Amino acid sequence: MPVERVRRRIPEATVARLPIYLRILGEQAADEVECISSEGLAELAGVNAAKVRKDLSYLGSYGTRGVGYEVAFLVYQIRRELGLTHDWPVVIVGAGNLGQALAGYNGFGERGFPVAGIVDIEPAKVGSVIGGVRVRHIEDLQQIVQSRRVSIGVVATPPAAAQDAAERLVRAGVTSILNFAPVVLAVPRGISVRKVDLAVELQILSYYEQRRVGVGLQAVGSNDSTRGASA
Amino acid sequence: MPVERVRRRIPEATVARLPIYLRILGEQAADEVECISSEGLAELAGVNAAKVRKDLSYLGSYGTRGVGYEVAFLVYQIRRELGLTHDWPVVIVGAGNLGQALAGYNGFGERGFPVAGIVDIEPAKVGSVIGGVRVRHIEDLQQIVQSRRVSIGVVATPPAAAQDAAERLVRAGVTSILNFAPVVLAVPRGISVRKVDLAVELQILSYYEQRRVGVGLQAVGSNDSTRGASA
DNA sequence: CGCGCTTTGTGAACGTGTGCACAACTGCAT
DNA sequence: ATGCAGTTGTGCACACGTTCACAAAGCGCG
Repeated sequence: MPVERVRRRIPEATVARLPIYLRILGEQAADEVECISSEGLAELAGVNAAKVRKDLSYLGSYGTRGVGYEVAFLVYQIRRELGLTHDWPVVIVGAGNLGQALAGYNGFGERGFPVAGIVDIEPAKVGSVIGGVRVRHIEDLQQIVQSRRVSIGVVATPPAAAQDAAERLVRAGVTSILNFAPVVLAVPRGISVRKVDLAVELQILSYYEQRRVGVGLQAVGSNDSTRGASA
Repeated sequence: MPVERVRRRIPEATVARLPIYLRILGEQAADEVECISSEGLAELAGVNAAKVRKDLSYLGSYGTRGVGYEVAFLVYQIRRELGLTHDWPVVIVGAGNLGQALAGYNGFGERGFPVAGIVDIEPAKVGSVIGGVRVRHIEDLQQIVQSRRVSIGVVATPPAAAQDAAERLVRAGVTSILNFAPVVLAVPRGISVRKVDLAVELQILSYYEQRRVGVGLQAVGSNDSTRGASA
């Protein structure tokens, strides 16, 4: 019988940092660095060394005391844990400004998230080719999701259309959504949603910028990325 | 003499939610809703009602027991607290795919963050007009920042150029940076940095997507936006 | 005017995340 | 072999964030 692997639950905060470690380790590997200490990785990631060790300990005891972590092995383990051993095709809803930029951004495909399709509700936008992908009508969404086995959808529509886009994605079979529209999406239980809201980011900066006046410089936390995926 | 307002420190997690409340309250005001309960606001924001009350209590006791919060007044108070009583012009570094999309996105200006300028290091890109703003050479950065009193910079360069872009922004006098490049920026103490990394977001979704298989659906936290601005 | 309904504001308990400090362990030099 | 310098893995204490639960307080009606 197969060894039933007990899936350790990894804290959300750690999950959010693993991709950072992964990118840095990839760069180190490209520079032919074979081994790295928690201290070294911490410096490059801009975090505390103890945090790095604790984060990595959730994956298992993959370091060597007195030496550090083998870069290539760690890359493999993190990729496995994040589910990056295979590609995750994504579908983009909304071929406006942002949707086009996303589709044209090669970084997606390079990092394992090829754009399986981009759709828009506006017939005028259908047919043009962005980043090698032809814009199709939103009615084709289901067909794209099912034929290409897409489980991640990107909402890049105007705010008013975002909820509808999300519902269409869910109906088509998508189970994770990355939402760029400044809207709180209502989704069924079990669907993961992460939000990227540029205006919110700027407003947060504004808060600290405003406080700066007359208060002097203060530390205001580190640059982690702790944001839950709702379900 | 002026009443010396003691600046209460607002928790980071709350600061990250205030912009959400603000947007929802604005929508409610547009719908001519005059009063809203913590329950109602919580539902629209997708959070717990107690959290809404605690968050708002950091601003002061602006609710009326038995009634709720006056929408217009709350909008005013949140805007004041976030420093949104005046515009914050931003400068974008990098006129590539993303930089152009950002410059062309009207949402920035509408929400109080007009694009004061966009610069690129590539002379070939200089001169074209995006979203009504002419692309200028990066050498003009300091002049733009100082003449337009810019304190927020946006890094939209390729990863290899991001650290240089950040250093130029800091030298030019910018004190807050919104970084879209997949790089950990090193900045002097006192400079706030927030990062938006699309690949990281997708990788986090990938993690939960992968876990989904065979484990069944599970709740994995709410969709808050707790990410510190480093200093 | 007082009573009951509603909703706020917050103390307290709980849960999550962080960072220190150190024992356990590795590898190397002698 | 033995010792030493280096680094991991983790127990523990503390800080931060969330949620519950309820007293305090406003509102409207009879």
